[in-house]
Amino acid sequence: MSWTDERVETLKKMWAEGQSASQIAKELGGVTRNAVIGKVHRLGLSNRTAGSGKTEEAAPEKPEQTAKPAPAAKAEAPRPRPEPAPEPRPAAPAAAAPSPAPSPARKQVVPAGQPLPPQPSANEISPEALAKVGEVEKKARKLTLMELTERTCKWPIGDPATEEFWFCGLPAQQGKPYCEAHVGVAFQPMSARRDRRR
DNA sequence: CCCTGATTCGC
DNA sequence: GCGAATCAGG
Repeated sequence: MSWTDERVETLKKMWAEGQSASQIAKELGGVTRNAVIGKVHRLGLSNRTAGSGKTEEAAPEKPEQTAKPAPAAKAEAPRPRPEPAPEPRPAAPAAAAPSPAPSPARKQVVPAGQPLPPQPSANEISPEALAKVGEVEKKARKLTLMELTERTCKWPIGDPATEEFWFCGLPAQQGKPYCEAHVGVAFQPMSARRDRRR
């Protein structure tokens, strides 16, 4: 892969948006985050005011403007960085937070039993897989939404409306959002579903 | 351990 | 110019 104008543009755009080098690399494909960072530097658009940088000198920026009163500044973008650029998408089957309940007399904290994500009720899933899940969920790391990463299982466990809710959090399978056990019940090959009535 | 960006340096 | 290896911080 090479840095075509298009790819460079995507790079610039994403970098400006505060995306991390690794995210940009994944988006572009065919390059590593190192490549992205290297390019970013070569392009001269380095420092952003975000995330985890490293040794950050308190901006030793102090160009002596002795001989240059700086003419009328033009369209040169001063590299605005107001927002910390929040995560584009936490990527998680997060249970939508119910509204603050308008009615005070609402006893029912949960709108109506329904959000309960996947939880394929012992249905068309292979018994073995279900058994596995049952065991695994006892070992769940019980992560909160914010603690999830791309390598943690995002399978929701429990009722989102109660404190009894967390995410599996075990090591997720490469490229999958869930751990092995949950992948087992989440991704049923259509072929397997077919004549599962066996 | 996971992640982040920064730098170096052979190609 | 490129980017893997390495470094350094969170």
